[in-house]
Amino acid sequence: MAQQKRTRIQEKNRATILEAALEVFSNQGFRGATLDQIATAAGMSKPNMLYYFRSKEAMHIALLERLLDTWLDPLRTLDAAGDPVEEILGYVRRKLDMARAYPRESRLFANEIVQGAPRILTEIKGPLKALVDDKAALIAGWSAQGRIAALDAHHLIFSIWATTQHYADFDVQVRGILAPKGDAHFDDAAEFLAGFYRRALTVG
Amino acid sequence: MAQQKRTRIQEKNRATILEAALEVFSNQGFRGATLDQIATAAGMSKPNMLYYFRSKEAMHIALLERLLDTWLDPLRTLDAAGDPVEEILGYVRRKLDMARAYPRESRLFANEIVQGAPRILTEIKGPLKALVDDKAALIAGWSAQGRIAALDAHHLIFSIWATTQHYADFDVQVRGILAPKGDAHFDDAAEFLAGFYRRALTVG
Amino acid sequence: MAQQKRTRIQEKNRATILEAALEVFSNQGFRGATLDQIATAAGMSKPNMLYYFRSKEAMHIALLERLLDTWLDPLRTLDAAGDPVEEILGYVRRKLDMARAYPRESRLFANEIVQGAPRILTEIKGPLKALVDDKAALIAGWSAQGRIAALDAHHLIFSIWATTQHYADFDVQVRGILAPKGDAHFDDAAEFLAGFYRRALTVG
Amino acid sequence: MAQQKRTRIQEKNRATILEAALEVFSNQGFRGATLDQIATAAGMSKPNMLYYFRSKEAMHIALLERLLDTWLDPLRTLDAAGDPVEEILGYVRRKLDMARAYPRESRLFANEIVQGAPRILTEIKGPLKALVDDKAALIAGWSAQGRIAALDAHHLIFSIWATTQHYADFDVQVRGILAPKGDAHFDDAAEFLAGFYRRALTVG
DNA sequence: GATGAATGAGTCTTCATTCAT
DNA sequence: CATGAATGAAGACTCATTCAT
Repeated sequence: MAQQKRTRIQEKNRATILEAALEVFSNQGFRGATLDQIATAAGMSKPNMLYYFRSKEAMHIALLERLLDTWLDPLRTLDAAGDPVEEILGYVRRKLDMARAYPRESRLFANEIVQGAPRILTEIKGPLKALVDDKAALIAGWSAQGRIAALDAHHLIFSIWATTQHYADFDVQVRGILAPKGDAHFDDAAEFLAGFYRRALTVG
Repeated sequence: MAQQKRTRIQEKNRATILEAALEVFSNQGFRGATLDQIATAAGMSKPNMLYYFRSKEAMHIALLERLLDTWLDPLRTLDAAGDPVEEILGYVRRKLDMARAYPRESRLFANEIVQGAPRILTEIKGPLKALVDDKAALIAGWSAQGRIAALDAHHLIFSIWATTQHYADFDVQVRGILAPKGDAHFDDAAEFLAGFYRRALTVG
Repeated sequence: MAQQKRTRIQEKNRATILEAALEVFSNQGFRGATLDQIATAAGMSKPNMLYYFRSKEAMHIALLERLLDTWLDPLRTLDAAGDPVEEILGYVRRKLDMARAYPRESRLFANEIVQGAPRILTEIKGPLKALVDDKAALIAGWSAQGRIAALDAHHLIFSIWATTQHYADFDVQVRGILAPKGDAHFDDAAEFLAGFYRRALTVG
Repeated sequence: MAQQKRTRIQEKNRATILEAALEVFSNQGFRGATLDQIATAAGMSKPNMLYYFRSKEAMHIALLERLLDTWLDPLRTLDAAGDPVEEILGYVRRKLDMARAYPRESRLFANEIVQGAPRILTEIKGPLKALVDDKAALIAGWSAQGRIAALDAHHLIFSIWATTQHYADFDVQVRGILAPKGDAHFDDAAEFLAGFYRRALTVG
């Protein structure tokens, strides 16, 4: 992976393009997005954009690579030394915060997975699975020790992903139903999830 | 909107087309799908297909309309007269069964919502919201009566949608992480969700 | 090689396109030719043209396949039972006649070979080599029997190809040098080559 | 055309570029070649390359001009004072030697002529024709004097060009047919052509 | 009802060339 | 001299839709 040296202009332009691409890809999906839209959003000519990324797909891949790196950070910080319930609740909160702060990234990811993950299946089956298996083992240990309720650790993680990312991925639906409330629903969601997971995890 | 009478052959062909369109749209998204793919999947010529549906969008809309009708059935059956916890657990189960039986429908819906629901926002803000508000009121009542834990009914419903549809929408990710298990993960999920929601709902 | 059945219109349009493509490819080479030029020459819209041939390359390949089939006919008719010198002179004449009648085909072929034959190297190393080896063996036999001069049969065949196709491939040069003569130079060439090969072949 | 004085570094860079351009043009043709390929081959940036040659076409023209100058040298040395047959055989050999030593130049020329010689038609009709006419007159004189066989001198020259350049221009075809022989075929060709032309020229 | 044929409007990508430093 | 950055113009190919039968 010999990374070429890049000038400051290059770094800036690449960042501008990725920002624009994220905006468009996350809303339209890969096929729905056009280079014209991205170029306009980036304030750049199409050929110049392709000077920085050789193809539409190259942009998409760059986005996904950058994403996976940071997307899993909340899970990585799950600490074996902490209190089990608080650790998991903390993970839920961090994950929800990310959904709130980076909804476009979440939708980019969702778009990709829903359509079969053609570009990141390898990453999923490799590093992602490894990390999940690792943390699931930790949670399963807590469960076996009776420090949290008896449950399937993998499916617990899935549930956390599902319930938190839902607020980013299905945003329009959530807003449509909760209207005319504003962004406050994220705080309500945080409160709901906190109580919800606390009860579900705590040993009766 | 004068609904034309349709012959049996017409009904059959429309059904064949919608089946093919569902297959393609759910995998590729609206923009990613091509009429060629759908026509091939339907074993029909493109112009003939367009004789039954005037445009690509008409197919999509037909699919979404049909979908919303049935997609909410599990929620409708939530019974005010039943036992609150069992009613909600039953809803979770029925929703998961639907995700298992109709993953393409779920993904079609997910694709549409993730991309801003351009074609069904009206439905969401109208009939869907009405039904959800209605059932949320029922659940909120149970909660206020202390028959289930204190929680936000709307967000409870969101969580049920999220955790169950996740197994359809994020199927490849779930399989990638749980590999090499087969379809058994749906049973595991059912068990997990049952215990999970029971604990989360039951009043301490 | 399941050949699809084609309607009369298809056959006609395919022929029209190939005729136009031959004209353009033989003059500009593969890379130099544009679909616009070919479409214009064929009196057809570009997309409609691509309805008949999926790509620019498909046209080129179709031309080359058709070409190789007929291009070697003159060599095939070399008859073991005939008089050696007359047989070879007959071959020279037929080859020159082809260069005169089908200069575009000759140039198409020349363009391809000069640029490394990326699309027909397989054909050259296979069927073409087989035929040449076969006929070279026949000629070598005549040579060994003293019925024609002692010479290398393969190189004799090369010389015949070179001297005859030269009048098609290097046409502009030939005309530029012989100007202001008209097409008469083909007759002069025929006479020259006849005498030339007769002397070169006849056993002193 | 005021010829600018050039520094040593300029001369060297121009030479490097032309060498790279020759490599690329001779393999891909003018349209098929890209400045990127040439710049890469020359180990130089594209704009810097264009500093030395204002355009792609300028490189091509420079190559062709340089080429024509040397390409005809073998013909120029045809000596009226020598023995006719030996003079012509010597010319054949020198021409074949050039095809062997400079195949890229030969293919560059072939590419240009096959495609109608748009850039050097003038040269062909001018200096080239003049030289050929001159030498053809010499050969015609020998022929008229009975010192070589009766033949058309212009077409004799064409035949020599054709048979010798064939080994450069149609190299892949020759190798494909003679495989798996190596470069030895050039020696075989030399021997064949020597015997061939000697018999064809010698007066019975 | 059904289909072969046709096309206008894109859509990604390439490329020779110019600009700015 | 040298190069990173930028682009207008073109080019191959796609696709939803329409036409004609």
